[in-house]
Order: sequence, then structure tokens, then C-alpha cells
Amino acid sequence: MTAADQILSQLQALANPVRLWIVAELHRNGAQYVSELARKAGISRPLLKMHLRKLEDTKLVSSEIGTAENGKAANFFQIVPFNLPLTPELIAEARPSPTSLANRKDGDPDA
Amino acid sequence: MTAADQILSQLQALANPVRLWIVAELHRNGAQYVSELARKAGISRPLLKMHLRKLEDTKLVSSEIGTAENGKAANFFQIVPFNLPLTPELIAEARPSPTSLANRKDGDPDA
DNA sequence: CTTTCATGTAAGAAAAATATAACGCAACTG
DNA sequence: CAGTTGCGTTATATTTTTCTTACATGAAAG
Repeated sequence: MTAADQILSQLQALANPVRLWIVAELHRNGAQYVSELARKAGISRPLLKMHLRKLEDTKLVSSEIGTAENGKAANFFQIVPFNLPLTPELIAEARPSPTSLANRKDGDPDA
Repeated sequence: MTAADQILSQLQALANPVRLWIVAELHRNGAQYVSELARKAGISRPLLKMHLRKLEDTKLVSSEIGTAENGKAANFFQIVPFNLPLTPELIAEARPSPTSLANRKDGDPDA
């Protein structure tokens, strides 16, 4: 994973209205679980979960099991604080290539 | 165009390997014209032009007519310096909505 | 003039992202 | 134990993005 690939992955993760909203919502109101967020966003739960997965894959949010206000076990997501300053200079320093590997369907390189 | 829509548009413009490379290339080596960039990137000219258009639509690059080293008229593109600090807080302040309007196919709201 | 190299645009194929619907499972509650 | 509400997954449809191919124009140089 090059520096450019990492920037690209994070940009792709954030470049979506639902995911941008999720980041704002989790920042404003703290950790929340999947169904809760899906209801607030007004979209289906599988879809919202897919968006959460993309954010989690790039380490922008993290999850842990907790207990919802109704007693059920629930999967809570929260923001992983990030600071991604975006300038031409920083992008140039990352030396991106026009054919990036960031879109690969491989397994998690961390694992 | 809300603040959130603007952020989203710029993120979408940057969230692509070719376009990230273009930004880096223009920053490093200054203004260049379309065919030149297409050759360097190793992709077709229409495709590269499409990427340039997306960057130009979000005001990340600008273009002007000039003269290539071989004497032909050419369309030179250059970086419009930008600084897009990306943090959960700034995203929250932009108050994004899960159903954004930033993807509309409308005409230029500036015009 | 013909060749070369720049421009633009339009049509359509291919790939990726987005979104819904439909399963089944576990746990808590009345 | 039936009903509700979490969870996850798969299959599929739709939309958007990406990319190639093809065509047509204008200006400079041989």
C-alpha cells in the first residue's frame, strides 16, 4: 500500500453523500448502531451497512458490539479521528500513478 | 450549492487514480496540454480529457489556449491551488445530507 | 496539397458502485 | 412461544463511471 493508494482509498471512501453524512452524524452524535443509522438516513439497512464497511475498510470508522437502548445487542460504529489535508503539493508528494492498485478486490493487506 | 455539496464534488473529482495523477503531474511539471498528458498517462486522449473536465468542473484545474513546443495551438491545463482540510469536524460543519444534490446533471450553477 | 499533430464530440461497450428485496439466525419481551 | 428488533448474507436490479472507437475540424510544416 503506497502513500498514494492510501490517499486514494480514503478519498473514494469519503466521496459519497451517504458516507459523508455518516461521518458527520457519528461525529455530531457519537457512536450509533447500524439499524439506527439506516433509519435516520432513510435507506435500507444492508445498503447502509455496505457504506459502513467501506468506511471501516479504510479505517475511517471502527465498530464494536454493545447494547442498544432497548436491550438488544447491537453493532456500534464510531469515528476514528482523521486529518487528511488535501493540497496539490501533498498529492504530488504521494506520487500517484495513473493506474493505481487501490481498487483491487484483494483481502485485507493488514491481515 | 451547499458547503457539503461543494466538498462532495471536490472529493468525487479527486477520488480517481488518473485524476490524482493529473493533479500531481501538473503540480510537479507545470501547465501541460491534453495530448501530452494523455501520452504520459498511457491512456486515450478522449478519456484523459474527460478526467480533465471533471477536475475543471470543480475548479481544481483551469485551462487556456497556448502554443505547444511544435508550434501547434494547444489547450493547456494547470492547477488551481486548493487546500481541502478533511476532518470529521469540518465534514460535520458542512452538514451533509444522505441524499445529496451534488450528482445532478444540471448546467453550471455559476453561469 | 499532403502529412502531422493538435483540437473536439458522439456512440456504445465494459466495469464498478449503488440500491433493494429476501433469506436465515439470535436474543430480548410480552 | 409468538412478536419484535437486532444481526449478517446473497442475489439481483439499476445507475453511474470509466473507457474505447470512430468521426470531423483547424493550423503549421514539408
